[in-house]
Amino acid sequence: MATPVESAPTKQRILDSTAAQFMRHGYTGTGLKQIVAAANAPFGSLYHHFPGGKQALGVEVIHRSGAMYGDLVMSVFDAAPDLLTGVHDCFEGAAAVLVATDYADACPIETVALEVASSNEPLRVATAEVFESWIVSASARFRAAGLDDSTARELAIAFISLLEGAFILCRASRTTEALEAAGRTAAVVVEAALRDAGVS
Amino acid sequence: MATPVESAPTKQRILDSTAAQFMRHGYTGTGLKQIVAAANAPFGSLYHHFPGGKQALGVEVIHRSGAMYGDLVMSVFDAAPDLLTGVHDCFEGAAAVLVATDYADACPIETVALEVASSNEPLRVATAEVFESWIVSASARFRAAGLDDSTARELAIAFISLLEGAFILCRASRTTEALEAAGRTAAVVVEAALRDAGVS
DNA sequence: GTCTATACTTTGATAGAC
DNA sequence: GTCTATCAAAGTATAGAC
Repeated sequence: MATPVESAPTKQRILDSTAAQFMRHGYTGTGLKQIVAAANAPFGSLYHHFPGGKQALGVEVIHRSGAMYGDLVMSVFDAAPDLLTGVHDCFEGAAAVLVATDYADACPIETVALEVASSNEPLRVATAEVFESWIVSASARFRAAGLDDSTARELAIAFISLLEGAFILCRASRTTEALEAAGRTAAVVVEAALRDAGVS
Repeated sequence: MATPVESAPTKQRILDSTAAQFMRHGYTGTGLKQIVAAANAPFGSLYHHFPGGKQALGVEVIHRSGAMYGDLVMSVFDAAPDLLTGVHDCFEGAAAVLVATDYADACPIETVALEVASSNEPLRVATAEVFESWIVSASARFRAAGLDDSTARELAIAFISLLEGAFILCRASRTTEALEAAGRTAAVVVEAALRDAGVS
């Protein structure tokens, strides 16, 4: 995902390169020239595959990266023996990736989401769609554990908020303290909800 | 804070203008020409007051905005009758500001923090210092309520993470749902901690 | 579809008159 | 301290040969 594969088609290399740079430098901080350079693609190919220019490329990358990251998180839940362990593993896994990438790879769309929220409506909508899809996916996990719809959705939002917020603190401080604290907090909240619902 | 006062000194108008634009468009998305234009200041004045250029201006704005926002949050705690109400009021007040500013004014440094985390070390350090000062301030409130040091710090980090993460979801979706969910979650966690400590 | 060259705009930054 | 003019570089986007 971070390193474009040499043999992949040009369009895919451009998408991968853009996704990697958005995560590190954001939307306005990533130049089209840097994108094609890292993708080993000629400049003209970018506008051939994305006639809509930087904005169209951005929308596609947000949807793509968002879907991939959502799948990644859901696979962590799948691999865990129970919900509580799954929640814990998400934060622990995120911290491990952060350390392994020198605090560069956190959420693939949060930086872009904040940058475009008040200045680029198509991109803002794209990030909103991704976040909503994550909320829906996570809610399904909480419902499957026996929680009612509104509790499940509220927990899903709290789970994602804790993860995204901790990412900011961790990348700024270059420590994993926030993800550890947020992970324990998420576990406490989920455990309390399960207890209240009588399914624990 | 958002609208530079006409009568304020030039340097202060530049700082206010920069703070307002950083919140909406981020660091790379804010041009120096836009800053002086919104500040009603000539271009040369910027480099007269900030010989270090955009980066030096950015560092000063981060520290200034960070201190002001930290004070604002602490004043909400001061005005509340108890800790739990204070926590609740922070999320409710943040949601009100978000709606009043058309989902533009959330945290003054989170967008910049993510943008510069992997590309501009002096700015990254500035954002880290601000976040740490907030953690220390919030921890003091939790300790004052009777919690031990490590619990207080963990709750402070969770509190800030929930707030920052919810800001992202709210600005992207243009709804206050996430701040409401995160606020209720924060209250649940703090209440549980107080109960566990036997001070509730 | 691939690739090069270039147009046009905006960026951060500087020089120097007042 | 204020203000204007200008620089070199980087930004997005386009034209057109191959």
